Amino acid sequence: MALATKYDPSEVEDKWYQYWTEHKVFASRPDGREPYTVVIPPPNVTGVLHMGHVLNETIQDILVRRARMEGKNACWVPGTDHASIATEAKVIKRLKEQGINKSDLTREEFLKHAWAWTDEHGGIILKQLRKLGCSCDWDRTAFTMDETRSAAVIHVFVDLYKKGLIYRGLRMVNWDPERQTALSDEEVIYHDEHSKFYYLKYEVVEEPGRYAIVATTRPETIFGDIAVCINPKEEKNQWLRGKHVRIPLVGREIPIIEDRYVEIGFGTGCLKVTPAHDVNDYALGQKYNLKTYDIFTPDAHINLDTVEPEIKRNVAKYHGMDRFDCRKEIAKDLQEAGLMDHVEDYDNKVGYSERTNVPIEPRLSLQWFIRMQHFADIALPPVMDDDIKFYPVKYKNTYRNWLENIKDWCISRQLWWGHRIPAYYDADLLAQTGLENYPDDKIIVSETKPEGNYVQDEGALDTWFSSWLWPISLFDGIKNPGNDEIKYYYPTSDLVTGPDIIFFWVARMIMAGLEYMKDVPFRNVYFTGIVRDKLGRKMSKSLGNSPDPLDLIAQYGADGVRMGMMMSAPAGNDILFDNALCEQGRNFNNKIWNAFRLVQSWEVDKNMAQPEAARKACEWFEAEIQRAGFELQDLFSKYRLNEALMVLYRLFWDEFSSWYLELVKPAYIEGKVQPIDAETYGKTLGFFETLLKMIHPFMPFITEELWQNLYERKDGETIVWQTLPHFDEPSAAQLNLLTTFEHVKEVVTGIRAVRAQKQLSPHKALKLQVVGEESLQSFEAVIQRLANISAIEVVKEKSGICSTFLVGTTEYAIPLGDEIDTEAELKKLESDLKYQEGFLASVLKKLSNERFVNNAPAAVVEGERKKQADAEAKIATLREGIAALKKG
RNA sequence: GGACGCUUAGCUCAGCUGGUUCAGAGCGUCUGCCUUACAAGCAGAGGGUCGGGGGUUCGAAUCCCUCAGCGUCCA
Repeated sequence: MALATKYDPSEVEDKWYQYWTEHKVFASRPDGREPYTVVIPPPNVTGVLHMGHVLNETIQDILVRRARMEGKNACWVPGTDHASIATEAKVIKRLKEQGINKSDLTREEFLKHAWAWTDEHGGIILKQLRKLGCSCDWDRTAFTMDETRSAAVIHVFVDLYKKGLIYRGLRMVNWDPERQTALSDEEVIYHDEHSKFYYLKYEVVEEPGRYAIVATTRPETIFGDIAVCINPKEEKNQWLRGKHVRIPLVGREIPIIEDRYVEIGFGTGCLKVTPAHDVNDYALGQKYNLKTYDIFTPDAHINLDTVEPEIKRNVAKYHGMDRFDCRKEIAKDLQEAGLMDHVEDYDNKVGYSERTNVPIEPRLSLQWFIRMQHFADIALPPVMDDDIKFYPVKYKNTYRNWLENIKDWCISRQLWWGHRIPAYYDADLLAQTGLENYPDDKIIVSETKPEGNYVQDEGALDTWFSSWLWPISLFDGIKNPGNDEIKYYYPTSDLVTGPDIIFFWVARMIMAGLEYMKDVPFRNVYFTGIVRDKLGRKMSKSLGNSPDPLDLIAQYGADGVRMGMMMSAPAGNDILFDNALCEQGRNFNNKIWNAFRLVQSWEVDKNMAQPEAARKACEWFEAEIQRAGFELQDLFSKYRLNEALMVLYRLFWDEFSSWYLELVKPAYIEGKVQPIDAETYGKTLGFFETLLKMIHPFMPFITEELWQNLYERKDGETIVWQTLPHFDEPSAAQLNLLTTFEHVKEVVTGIRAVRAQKQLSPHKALKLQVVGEESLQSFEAVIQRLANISAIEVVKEKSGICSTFLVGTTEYAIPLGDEIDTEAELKKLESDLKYQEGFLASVLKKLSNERFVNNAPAAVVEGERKKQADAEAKIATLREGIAALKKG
């Protein structure tokens, strides 16, 4: 068949993915083989494929395909995550577009809309993964809110509650005023911000006309002030001890309290205390038993219904104002009332909601928490002891640091989309006490709704509370412990994820694994870097610097994109993505394609004897594959996938295409391609097949296409199921052969360089003289074939005017007669000589140093002596050459 | 403020326990080639003294100290 000179992935990739799907080649069932399990970090149902996914999923696919080809029972389980906050936001937005407010709907009505949205969008990203070539067992596709996963979540909540590891409590939490829900500490992102320090004047009640100056970044919270705190050791504020001050504008009289917490020398030393709106103030409030005024609504507008009626009258104009509008207004009013001492610029950190990107409001609220100390205790040792290995290893530190400073995990969210908390309250009792005062011992926590008049807790669970069970719940190991699947697939092998979710997810999976399976959830964690653009900027929608992966795939093919992504992606390092990398991937595909075109064009002559050059080539390339295969095993064991890819790139391009194929390629004589002998042809197909198998995990599509065409294949056969041979370390004889061949290449390169310098056509056959002894005798055929040399002769002295070069200490000469440019040749030799003399001098300097000779290991000294001898030999040769040229 | 990491060719990165597999790779650059597998290609070439300074050592990109710059995580 005539094949196009350019490889077109679009014709190939969809065809083979469909074939794989039809034949269910990625399906896995427990059997007698060694399992290799990977669970996908479930992408959000709201998500569409972005470059981060491409990186992450490509790495997983490479690992999974490689394991499968090593004969393991590879199982990659796909799925998605319900992403409570993000999904709820999307659904609310869509409803709004339809003119519906969430508040107009019942919980049940809202959930119907949410499921509809999920059914519509939830599968998009999984379809896109197929485009990338991901070899997931699609029959296992799971969702964090499907039946099995939900049952596991509810079961675990009940179980932990019964173990006393889950409790309900009124705490200062991170409140997202946009979505109006609590968040965990991990969902808050801190940004540096240029803000202002406002210096407010609090008049001292006992000394009218004198003021305590209080510095704050949040003047809008003065309605909730309940005290001003000074450090008892701070001299300048001694005069305030035991006195009272009046909150400016507000008028409430509040006491001066004293606590060492206030940092001496920072600001004015007077700290306003607003226990309902600041974590540290809350602690002070607890310590001194202070009253709290919660002056914000859930959406962070000023609410003065909670303060004293007479105070409210004073400041009624602020009621209902947005927190930031109020800040401006208060600042202005203070200024006008002469109660603002001054304002300074100030840089501080402000917490933002990870999901909605609005500033977090610390808020006192009743939530459910997990006692984390227990989990930290069980989850630390396996990582420290390397039962779980992190790549790169530096994340062990990060992990330890977090676990050693663990705080309780707020798991309840004021959302509807998610797993509803299985806590039930007696309706009558609840009506009497209200939620906050409802007695804990009357709460029923149960997997099923209790009989009678009970109402269920309104909250939903943090999405990560379901994700942390993922490696277990995917195999139904929570509700159905000890089943065949969980016994076979757990613990999983490798987890591939970003370091940004090391706490959110990785650490918590380890906790859940140890709690429920008494074993770690995975053996290795590969942390990817962040995909940035080539200028090092994070890819973001607002910058518009993130290419759409599907466009890239259309342009370069999935194989090309995968390779582009993997070219520069050492574990944990950020990757600076550039389309040029995909282009390189595409070019590599094209190279493989054309090598195939060459090989399949050959005609075999069964009676033809194998030429010597081809015989040598086969012997050498076999060793070359062995070396690369062995190296690959080592690199995979260290998760150095980009280096593994580079090994393959060079193996195929440089060694196989540029050297091997050029060597065995039949000659072209008088307008006709000559046939190839059967021996060489068979070997070449075998090499090609091995190379395809080695490359397959990185570039699944083209390798399948060519593997299918290399030999006759039956329907249902696939490269996916082929096993890679295990490569032993190359033998001494092979290493020796490889080294020798490198010398051969140097000779060939030397001859080609002479051609290039002298502008000699590659078609013009040249003679080669070896001066002195020939150490590459058995490779003469190879050299002749590759460098178009008509004859090689070993001579005592080279004849006449030659162009010469050195390989090792052997001099090679190409007699050129009058074609030589003596001047240029002299110049080259003289510069070589200068270099060698300098080198020799440095070696001699070392050797004349007694301390070196006495202290360095014998082998090193011996090495230096060898260098000396070699350099001297080369210098002698060069000098002769120069003399000969000058004479001629 | 605390912890960790990074700084090697124009770019992206390898260089483990200090000594020719120690200065490497890929890309890019330059020169010549449309040589019937491939111009998405072939052949050849140039390019860094390893962030600055100091120290240990016979010997340092590699170990130690220090300064500078960058980055990440935590407060």
